[in-house]
Formats: sequence, C-alpha cells, structure tokens
Amino acid sequence: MATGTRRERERAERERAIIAAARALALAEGWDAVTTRRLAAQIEYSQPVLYSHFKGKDAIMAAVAVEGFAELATALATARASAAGPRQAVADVAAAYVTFAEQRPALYDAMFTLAVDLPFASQDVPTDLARGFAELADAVRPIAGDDDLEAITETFWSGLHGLVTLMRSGRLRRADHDRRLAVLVDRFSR
Amino acid sequence: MATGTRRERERAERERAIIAAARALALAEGWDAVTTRRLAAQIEYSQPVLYSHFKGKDAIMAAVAVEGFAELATALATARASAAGPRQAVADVAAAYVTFAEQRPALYDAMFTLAVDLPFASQDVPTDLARGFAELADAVRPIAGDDDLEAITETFWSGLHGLVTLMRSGRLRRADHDRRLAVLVDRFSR
DNA sequence: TCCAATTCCTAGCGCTGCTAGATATGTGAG
DNA sequence: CTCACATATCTAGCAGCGCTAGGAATTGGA
Repeated sequence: MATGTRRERERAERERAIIAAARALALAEGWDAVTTRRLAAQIEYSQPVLYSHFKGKDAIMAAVAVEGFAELATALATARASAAGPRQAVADVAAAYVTFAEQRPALYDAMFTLAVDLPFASQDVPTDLARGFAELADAVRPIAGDDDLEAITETFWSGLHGLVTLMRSGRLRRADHDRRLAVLVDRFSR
Repeated sequence: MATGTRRERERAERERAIIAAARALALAEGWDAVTTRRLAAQIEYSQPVLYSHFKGKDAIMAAVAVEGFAELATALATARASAAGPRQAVADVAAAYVTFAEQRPALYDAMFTLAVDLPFASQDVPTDLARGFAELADAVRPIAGDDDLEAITETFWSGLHGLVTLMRSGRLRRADHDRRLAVLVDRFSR
C-alpha cells in the first residue's frame, strides 16, 4: 500500500497544480482565457487528465472559488480585528471586502457571479463562506440593535456586492467610489 | 429613390426581427442558447446576414439591452407616480426594480452584467438609462436632504442590484427576500 | 436587353468543452 | 525473471461555437 499512497500523493499534487494554473491564468487574462487545452499544457499533461480530477471546467472554477472563500474570510477577519471601535469596524470590513474584489476580480467572479451550482452545495465551501459571512455579521451586530441581524447583514453584503460589480462593469464611475462606500457604511452603522 | 426606401424599410424590419428573436430566445433559454446559427434559422436567413446588421453577437445583445433600459425606466416611473407619499415611493420603486429583474432575468443580464462595452458608449442608451436613474434619484431625493444625492442614488441602486444578482445566483435565500428589501428601503428612507 | 451593383448563401477556419478507443506504464503472481 | 493484468495516459475526433472569404443569385438602371 506504500505505492498506493505515493500515487495518491502525486495525484493530489497534480490536482493542486491544476487549480493553481487555472487561478493564475484567470487572474492574468480572465476566465475566458482559461481553456482546458491551455490548462493541460500548463501542467504538462494531456487534456483528458483534467477530467479524471474534475467533472468539467465548471468544477475547476469552483475549486478556485473555494480557495477564494477562505481568503476573503481571513481578509475580513483581519480588518475587523484591527478596527478601532464598532463603527470603524463596519467601515474597515467594507473596505476590505471591496479591496479583495478589486485586487482579485477573476477570483471574485468565480465566487459570486459565475460557477453557480457546485460550491454552495459541497462541504467545505459553506464553512469558509459562513466564516466570511460571520465576519460581516459580527461587524454589523453592535449597530443592528435588536433588528433582524441576518437580514441586515445580507443586505449590507448585497450593497457591497452591487457596488463592486457595477463599478467593475463600467456602470458606475470609479472616481466616486469612496463617496458611495461612505454612504453605504453610514446607512448601515447608525 | 422609392425603391431604396422600400429596401431600407425591409432592412429595418429584419433588424427588428433579429432583436426580437434574440430577446425571445434569451428569455426562454438564456443567453447561452442564443447562437448566431439559431438566430439565423429563426429569421429564415443565413448566418452572415446577421453580421450585415450587427458587428457581432455582443452588439445584438446590446441592442436587446437598449430595449430593456427603456422598459425599466417606464416601470420605475409608473411605480413612483402611483406611490402614496415620499417614503412609499422609495419602497415602490425598489419593488418595481426587483420585479423587473426577476421577471426578465435574461434582459436584466444583458443590461447590467453582460455586454459591457457597447451600450454605455452609444447614443440612445444613456438617454433611457438616465431616465431610469433619474426615477431612482427622484424617489430618493425627498429623503436625502442636503446629502450627496448622486452618491446616495447610486448606492441605493447598488443595493438593489446586489440583492437581485445574489439571490438569482443562489447566494441568498429567496424566502428572506422581502425582509432584505425592507431593510434596504428602511436604510435609505430615513 | 444587357450590364453593374447589391444582396445573399455556401463552405470553411480556428476555436471551444468533452469523450471513446487505443497505447503505454507500472504492479503483483508464478 | 517473466508474463499477464490493471491502471494511467495519450491520440484523435465529435459537435458546436463566433465569425468571414468568395462565389452565386437577384435586383435596378441605362
């Protein structure tokens, strides 16, 4: 069985290589540039090998998104932990969220606009996704009072998501971004 | 020149047929199902004819989106006009916005998530888009006081857009939609 | 009636995600 | 050490995509 474990180790490493290649390529050139042929060339295997690891391209994107959820949760946690006071925590978490989305647009797309099916039904994604959501909720909690915390958090999240996506698709001027973000934070921290 | 006008009339009619076919197909089966071959078959012409009317598939989607902007503006105007009082106007306009997006998901996608380039740089889109935006602004205005009306309106719009897109991609539970919408309206009408 | 211009179609290019069938590789038994 | 089996991998190809070049058909004017 020693050989079996070595093989499994190599398989796992190759799977990581696929995800890493997909992520790098998506961040560099966008998801349209991520083709199964280019991925196969990158990991120096033939195309069908990809399909022994993932069901299809969507599943590869979902795997990349999973990494993103963990990173976003960490980024939000860091922002909240270092904030001076509850009101500032809302602003800092919001800023961290937007920064994350701006700096890793392809990753954000995989998480929140593409690859609908897979990640939200699997096992480990809800964990990291819940972590990120909990950070938002914890930031909003001190201000929410006795109101519906979940609804407030989800709505706040929607506001951030809307700002990010509309700005990135050219519907909102980038120059006014700070003012809009300030409005959102203000409306959700009083 | 009489013949020329007849030809031009036929051309315009065919262009309308292309847009109508694209819209119907997108609403029925989503934009992925809208292929140039299916469109050509639908209007009973060959594929290259499409390219004598539009630069490419994106341009066809943009043309469909243009129709959407006009319809959205009308829907928002109707909602605002029939509202009882300024606070109710915000709620009604928000509800109308969400209803529009929910009932015509493919149309909404063409307008706000796909087809980035073309519509926002052309001539007639800004008109209808501005009309829709003005309806949102007029609804928010009585409440905004002396604050930055444009920033508030854009942020409110982002909130609506975020709610719609996150819910439709399965990131938010549909059951809690009314509560979230109420939160958003509440936060932007006090 | 004949020519020229316009309109339209056939055929095809390079690409996509994905898969069936053949081939190479590595393992365990005799 | 050899051989047969099982596993892993590759080559080749399918059907579809957006898009376009070049030739055929239709139309309008002289």
